[in-house]
Amino acid sequence: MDTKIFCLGILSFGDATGYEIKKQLEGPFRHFYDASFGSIYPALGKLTDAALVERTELAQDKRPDKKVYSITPAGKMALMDELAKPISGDKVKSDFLATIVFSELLSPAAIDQMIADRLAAYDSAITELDCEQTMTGPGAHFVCGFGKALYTAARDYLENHRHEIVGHSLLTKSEKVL
Amino acid sequence: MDTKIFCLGILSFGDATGYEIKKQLEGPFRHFYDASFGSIYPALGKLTDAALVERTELAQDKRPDKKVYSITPAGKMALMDELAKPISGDKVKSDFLATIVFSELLSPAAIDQMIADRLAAYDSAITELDCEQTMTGPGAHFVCGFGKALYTAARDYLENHRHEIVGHSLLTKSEKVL
DNA sequence: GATATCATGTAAGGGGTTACATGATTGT
DNA sequence: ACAATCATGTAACCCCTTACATGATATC
Repeated sequence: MDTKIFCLGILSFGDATGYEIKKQLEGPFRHFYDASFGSIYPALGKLTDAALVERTELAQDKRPDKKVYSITPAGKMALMDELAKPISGDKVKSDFLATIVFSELLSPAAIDQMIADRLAAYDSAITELDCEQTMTGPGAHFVCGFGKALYTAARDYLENHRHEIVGHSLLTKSEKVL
Repeated sequence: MDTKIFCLGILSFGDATGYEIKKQLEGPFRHFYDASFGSIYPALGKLTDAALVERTELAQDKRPDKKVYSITPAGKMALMDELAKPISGDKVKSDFLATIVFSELLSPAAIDQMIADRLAAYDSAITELDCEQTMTGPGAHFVCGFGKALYTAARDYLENHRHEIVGHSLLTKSEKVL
């Protein structure tokens, strides 16, 4: 699922500008999907060319024109077709876990710091996902709960198993590795 | 962390060929990091150019020459520098969660199928991560346990909350959406 | 006879990010 | 004064994936 489809999905909930779509991606959604202006605006352009969305320009006082996008019937069909396809597995890229695999090369202090940072990050993610907010639809509610459950599990695991990675630094055995 | 650093990390455990590095990525690691030959071989080329790894060519009978890479002291330093940097947050791209957000556009049958597929995927991931295998070092052991904990939490959440997303399909209310 | 394993690599193309360019308004 | 919010867009670049190209050996 690329930015085009994601925009189509957001627009299926109601009309929005590119700027507003980006804002939606800054809420809880950003934990499992992200996109920058550099991909959103071109995506909306292509969707317009393909007549999957329609653009209405609203002139504004002392601001650039607002371009409000609406999904077209053809766009809704394209979205439904896409959603019906078999779903590809999640793509995760975790520099944190990679760093842990190679953590023998880190000082115990650096490892402790990394773990502390992570625990704090999990806590703030959990707080952020506590969303009885203006979340669009039951799907969004489920997704927030899902995210919270995962971050909580991650937090717990890290707290209960941190001892496995601290105390294995090769740097404790000899100051100089090289 | 890109493929170059990841290769450097793998090579810090011992010499390996590009082919062997790829194989490591097919085990439990692939749940949080992935790379194809199309990125591994060029990465090894650049690392060699930068003298961060050394290449030894081994002629083989009736097989292409094997190219065994070893990390150099400079490579080890580059790796350590990289690992010491503040770690960027995980990047997750979940088509599954995105689909759930937009699941009102799916038929109840399609939603059920999606959930069943997911539960099966979680189960096989959990089995796969059950690794007292030849995992390199304590870090890898931690990471496997971490992955297992997350997939288990995901599985449990999905099973306990699936009712929240089934039964909201707009398609149950009217056959034709358009 | 087909598929998997071993083993390397390249080229085209895809999809994205970052940084830049512009500019008024509102809040600290 | 300075930063943030609103609002759009482009261009350069990055990194990766997919598919291709090659080819022997072993297994089903």
